[in-house]
Amino acid sequence: MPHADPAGLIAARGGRVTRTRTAVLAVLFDAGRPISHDEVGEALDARGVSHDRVTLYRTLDWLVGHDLAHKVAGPDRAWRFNAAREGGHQHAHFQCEHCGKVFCLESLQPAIAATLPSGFRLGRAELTFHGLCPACPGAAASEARNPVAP
Amino acid sequence: MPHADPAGLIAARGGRVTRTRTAVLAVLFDAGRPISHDEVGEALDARGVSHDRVTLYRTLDWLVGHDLAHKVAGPDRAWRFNAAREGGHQHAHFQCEHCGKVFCLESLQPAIAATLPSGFRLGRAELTFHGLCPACPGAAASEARNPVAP
DNA sequence: GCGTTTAATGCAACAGTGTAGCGTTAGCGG
DNA sequence: CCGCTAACGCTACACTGTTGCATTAAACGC
Repeated sequence: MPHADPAGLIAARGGRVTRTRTAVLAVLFDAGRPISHDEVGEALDARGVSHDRVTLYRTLDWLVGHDLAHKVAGPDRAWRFNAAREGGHQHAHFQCEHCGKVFCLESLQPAIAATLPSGFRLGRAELTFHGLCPACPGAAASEARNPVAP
Repeated sequence: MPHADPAGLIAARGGRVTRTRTAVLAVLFDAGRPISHDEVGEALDARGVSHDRVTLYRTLDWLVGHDLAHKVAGPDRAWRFNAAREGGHQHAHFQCEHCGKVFCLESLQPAIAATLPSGFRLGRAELTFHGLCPACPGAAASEARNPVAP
């Protein structure tokens, strides 16, 4: 089975199985990476599913609130959403500085041997890499400025 | 010497030394942590420095463009700015989920033994922790949900 | 299948963050 | 002091995300 069925997951959370919800969740599953509200809208258009901007926000929030999706801050001031995976959200992200897309790096299990200063209580760690994705041009100019970090 | 002098740094970059620029840079130095555009504005008010909203954006962008400040995405969809330190930006951040403040964890030198998939070209890595800062109440509820990440 | 309940939708209007255009001001060099 | 132009500050705008409310339709009982 490629992906869990959206309708079943939604029903299992006690929510009504609506056209928008199932379509949005299916879009998130298919995307496989965090996508913006706008990209979800385009994908819905492509599938011929009508959608209101506000309803889309509410649908995405509902999915997040019911642990079916995650919400991550993007490079521009827009949220990105991706389908939740069982076993938490333990992977790093890669943000392309050229096209703005965000990729999940599932394979990456960085050894973060970090000890927080006293007083800070850790909820969750987020590791994000910035650079250029395989699909984007070399753009030596923007690359030369920051040789490499840690 | 507590902090480098803003006017000198600005002049060294070939920029005009104006009231707003020096004041903004001084504010960033004093803050010691990434602060929002709005917080900068309040600090300017407190110092009796008049400021226009747009000018503030442009000033901050100028500072970022001339390596005098860094720009990091905040939990809400607003940028945070902090004064640049020599030797790059090699530290992690901590975002409080309660008060929204962002702290720099200078002492933290996480061992990120990460190997990116082929095709991805790394520019810079960003490690952010989310949780509760020392100043915020325990709020056991919001803490219990996510035991700990990586 | 039909009606009832109410969650979910869709519309309109709004709030906050960030940007573009442009005339005016003031920093710097002569 | 004068001129040039970077920087300012004002207006207007674009985009992301939110709130309120009337309408629609999913689930449930009959």
